[in-house]
Amino acid sequence: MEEKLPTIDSVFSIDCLIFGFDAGELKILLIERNEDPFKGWLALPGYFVKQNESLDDAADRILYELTGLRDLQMKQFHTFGDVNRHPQGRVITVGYYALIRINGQKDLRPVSPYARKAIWHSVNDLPKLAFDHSEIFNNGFSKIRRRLNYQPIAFDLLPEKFTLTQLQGLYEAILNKKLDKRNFRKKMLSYGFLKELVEKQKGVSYRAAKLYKFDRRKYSKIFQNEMSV
Amino acid sequence: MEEKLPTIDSVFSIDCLIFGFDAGELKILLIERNEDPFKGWLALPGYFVKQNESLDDAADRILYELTGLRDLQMKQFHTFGDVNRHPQGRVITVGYYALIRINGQKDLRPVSPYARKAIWHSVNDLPKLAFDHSEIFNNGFSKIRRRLNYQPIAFDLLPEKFTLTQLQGLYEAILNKKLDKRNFRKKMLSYGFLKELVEKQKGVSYRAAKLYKFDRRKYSKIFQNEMSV
DNA sequence: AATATAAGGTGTGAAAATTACACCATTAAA
DNA sequence: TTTAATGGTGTAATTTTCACACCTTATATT
Repeated sequence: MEEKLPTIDSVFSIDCLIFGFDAGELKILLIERNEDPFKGWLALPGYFVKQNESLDDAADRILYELTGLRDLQMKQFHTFGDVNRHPQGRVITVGYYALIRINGQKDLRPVSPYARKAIWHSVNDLPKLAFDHSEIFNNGFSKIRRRLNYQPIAFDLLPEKFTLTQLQGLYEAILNKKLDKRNFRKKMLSYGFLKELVEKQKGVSYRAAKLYKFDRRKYSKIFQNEMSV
Repeated sequence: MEEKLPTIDSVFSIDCLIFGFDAGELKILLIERNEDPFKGWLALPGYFVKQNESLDDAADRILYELTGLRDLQMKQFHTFGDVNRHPQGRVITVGYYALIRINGQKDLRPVSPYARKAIWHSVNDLPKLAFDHSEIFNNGFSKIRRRLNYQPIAFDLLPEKFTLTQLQGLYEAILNKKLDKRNFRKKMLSYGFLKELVEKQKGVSYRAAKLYKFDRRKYSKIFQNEMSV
């Protein structure tokens, strides 16, 4: 455990909290580290920011290099700066998050050698992560949970066309509690930003449900009005 | 304008957004810079983080050195990392905020020579600030405005004992809109965390108002319950 | 003493939002 | 045809929000 590691001067890094939703479960994107420190451990995708790139650009690049995912429109949620949070020296890290559709992003292929592989892991039985990444996860997850109440972030996790039951299952997974079906539907539809499609669910062995789309244009109108009050 | 300044390697800094409330106006704490770049400009109190101090510790130290204020319990709100935000090199800055009582903190005395003086300035007619500090201000102010709706941050700005009219004036100053007196009082009192005092306002030339205290213990109870749902 | 000034303090009814709650309908598979 | 699984729907009670106006009290002024 007391190996000699090179020390580094003060630098900053990015760590990414990428949420996905699959089979009724909320998942988080992790990498298996391929270099010391914490070689072999699971960690959030994260790495150092380069001298001449903005934080936002760095977040995109780093996530791509470690997982193969691109263009996610991540947002910052907190910056972690304890003196000893990194064993090699002073590293301040900025936490970024995004919520995405897992399907269609199936091929997780680290481009850089720093990650051996990238995997989706349920948020419910996370092992201890490298560095202070468990703490970073908890901090980000609780912020997203709160944000769910006033921003339509859930739709980013679902396929473009989804049923109300899927949407409800997602809310329940994030909030970790049961919701009432009738009240949930009434409320969601009352917002007016869901577009009901003619199309129905296929391939299920029970009555097929209506499909809906999130209508970003309608949402913007509603949201803008709210903002200007 | 094209003076030669020393360049610096990548470092991080803290900038502080300190709000106060006085004479019915919301104010922000600014310093007049005493060194290049932006010598003579108004700026948020901010400086570089040392190698061996946490971000939170750095925020406390820096604010003290530049303004003489201490022990404010600031909280982080955003990190700014554009490549060219600082003319001397790559500087990532973490924004911290606090809301405080102006009275009793009257003596603003910069300890470090980097600030010529520190002043309270109304948030309403801010001049252009040094660096990207205007942007940092806007970002932080809008977050605090939103936070006002679900956290009792306003009480930190008032004297320990205050009247409901003062409290309402503060909400109106932060939200920048008029509120209905009866509804405001009803709602505030319904929360149950205001303690009505026997004492009344003094030295006013009209009917003296009842004084209230914010009861942090009662608030914690209520807040904890909400959290655990 | 009377009056003016300035803010303190209070209640009600309408509308909207939230909550609790149970059963029949539809589809595909067995 | 039966079973299993989910889809889909309404109402009444409660709580919250919102709009709205007048009398009271303390001091300063004449």
